[in-house]
Amino acid sequence: MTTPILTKNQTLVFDVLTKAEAPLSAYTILDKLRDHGFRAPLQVYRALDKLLEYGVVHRLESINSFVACAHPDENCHSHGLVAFAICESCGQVIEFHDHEVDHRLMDWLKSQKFKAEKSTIEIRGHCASCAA
Amino acid sequence: MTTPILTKNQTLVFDVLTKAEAPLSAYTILDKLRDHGFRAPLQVYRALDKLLEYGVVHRLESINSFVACAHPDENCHSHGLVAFAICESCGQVIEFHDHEVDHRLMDWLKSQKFKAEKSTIEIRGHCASCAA
DNA sequence: TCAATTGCGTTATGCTATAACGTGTGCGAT
DNA sequence: ATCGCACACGTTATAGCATAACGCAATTGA
Ligand SMILES: [Zn+2]
Ligand SMILES: [Zn+2]
Ligand SMILES: [Zn+2]
Ligand SMILES: [Zn+2]
Repeated sequence: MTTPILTKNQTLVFDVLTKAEAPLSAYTILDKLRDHGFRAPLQVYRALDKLLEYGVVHRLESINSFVACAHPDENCHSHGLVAFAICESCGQVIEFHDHEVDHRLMDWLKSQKFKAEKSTIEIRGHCASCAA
Repeated sequence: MTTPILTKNQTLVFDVLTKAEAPLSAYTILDKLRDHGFRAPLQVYRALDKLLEYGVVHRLESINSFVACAHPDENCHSHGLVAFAICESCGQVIEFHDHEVDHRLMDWLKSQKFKAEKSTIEIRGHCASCAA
């Protein structure tokens, strides 16, 4: 899927996420955009829904936050799982893909006749800089 | 770690989860326990915190719900990741462990000098019975 | 021009989780 | 024995995350 032109609100939200150095919650995004006319959570959530649909933003389920995709060009997401390492100290997120993990998980799911649709792989811990 | 004797509230919450056929949210558990004297969310959350600590209950981050451990005897959780396949139609959860996935992920994290502490692997989709 | 679609703004509401306070009980150390 | 401590518990209030429902405006395409 090729990403359509973003609307004004989508662009604002996407820019905030792109400039952020850590994942942001929807309400944090809202606060950062009040000067640009944002008044209500729905304005953020509606933009996020589209950005998620286009695959340019990821949702981190374990911390209720959102992050810009680190690999927007490789359209890796269409044929593989995405995994995240999240530093609980500095917030930094490393996004990565591993086909071997994919295949292993998919094989297992197939053996259970389970039809996978969405996946969440998130590891929380401490990054190299923050580890004691 | 061996599981201590459960307190009254912990037992009530654990029993509800054990009898449930699908993951339950904390507030759903609260409703099911009102007849037993539960009045406030904290009573549920405090019991859940302990049950999670003892490893007899798992939290499903992607659906904000809790489920009893499917393998309470094999103390597999101490040395390996846990993964879940969650049916979005009937709610059934399949809990599984795969050392190859573990090792692959851990190797990658190690190569990044990332110190893993907690992991979330959840696949949503449709189980064999519910797939069209 | 008309209908359908999509984005947008607003208000209200619902769901999820924790803070902060106080009570009571069991149990080991003095 | 009683003091101190840890822990479970109960309650009220609050914080944080997400969506329902309404109406309007701009766009598109027949
Ligand atoms: Zn990505
Ligand atoms: Zn860090
Ligand atoms: Zn388990
Ligand atoms: Zn099912």
